[in-house]
Amino acid sequence: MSLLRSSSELMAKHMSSYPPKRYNLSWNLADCSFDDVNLLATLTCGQTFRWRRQADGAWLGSIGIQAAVLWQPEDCRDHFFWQTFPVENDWAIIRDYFNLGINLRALQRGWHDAEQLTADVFIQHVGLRLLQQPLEECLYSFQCASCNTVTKIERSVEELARLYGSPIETPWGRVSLFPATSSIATASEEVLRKALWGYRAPRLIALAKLMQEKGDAWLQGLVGMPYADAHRNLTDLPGIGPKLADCVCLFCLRKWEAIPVDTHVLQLAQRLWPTQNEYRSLTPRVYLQIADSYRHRYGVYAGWAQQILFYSELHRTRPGWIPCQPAI
DNA sequence: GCTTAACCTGGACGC
DNA sequence: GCGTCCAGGTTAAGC
Repeated sequence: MSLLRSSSELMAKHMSSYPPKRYNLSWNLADCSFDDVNLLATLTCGQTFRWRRQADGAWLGSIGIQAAVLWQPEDCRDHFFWQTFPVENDWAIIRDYFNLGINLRALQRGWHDAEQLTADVFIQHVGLRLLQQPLEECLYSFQCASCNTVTKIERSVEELARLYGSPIETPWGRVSLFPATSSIATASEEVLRKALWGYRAPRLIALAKLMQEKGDAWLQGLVGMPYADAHRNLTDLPGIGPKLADCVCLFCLRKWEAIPVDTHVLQLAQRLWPTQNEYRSLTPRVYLQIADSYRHRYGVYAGWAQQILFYSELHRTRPGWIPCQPAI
């Protein structure tokens, strides 16, 4: 259970680690004493691409039609500070975005008991939470992930927002909201190709045009569907395969059993559980077997566990890797 | 049902 | 400085 607090008493409690001052900005405090939140791990684990850490440690980004700034003291996992723009103090958007109703500590105790091999990973990356992202942003952003690197995905998505998104002013500077479907549908393929989207540019525009035809209700309808139905509807879209469909299911549709199987997740499963077959390539059958191996071990919230393991694997295979470079 | 090639491009790496 | 390889996938053709 996480609580919104803004009382002077709580502020005073945390004065030793008070966030940076900016003009007349008034911070709010999210006190999560009963659970864990790790902003660094949560915002850089590969589930979202547009949060940037500023020189003073504040995270600047957007959630839907709001810009937001977040700040958390070093090595602190029980509270963070936040503010939203242009509508200030929008607690609901922060609470929902971080899924603060999910008791992560309880989940981690369950995973610890279920699979001793990975118990240390969950302790090491405590507080990595899955986000509930806006549907359109998640759907279009992950179209860029095909045969790409995390660094380039971040730059590509940022360019898309800068070119076609609405700007919001904050004390840290301008933040571009993620573009609406209508803006992407009418975007220039040539411009997008130069904005690092390459051969993915026509796919992105085609998908946006199709989503315009289907209407907002179609996408929102996925929220109420069971995981299998939502996944099947998504893979029927052009340019959306099983992996991207699972990303959308997990990162914005709250289908916690979804397991996006990529090369890292495949290698991790083969290393952790060597009894698994030595797969040569990620065929649909192998994809399902690997995903089921995670679901079998970690249960209905397997997607949360998988993302923490994925984050750990990124750090293991890329020592010194620093995602989300600070803005200059 | 599996394998393979094509699709872009920037960064890492070896020389 | 230059060449080569690789990266969070999807799709279609060939077997």
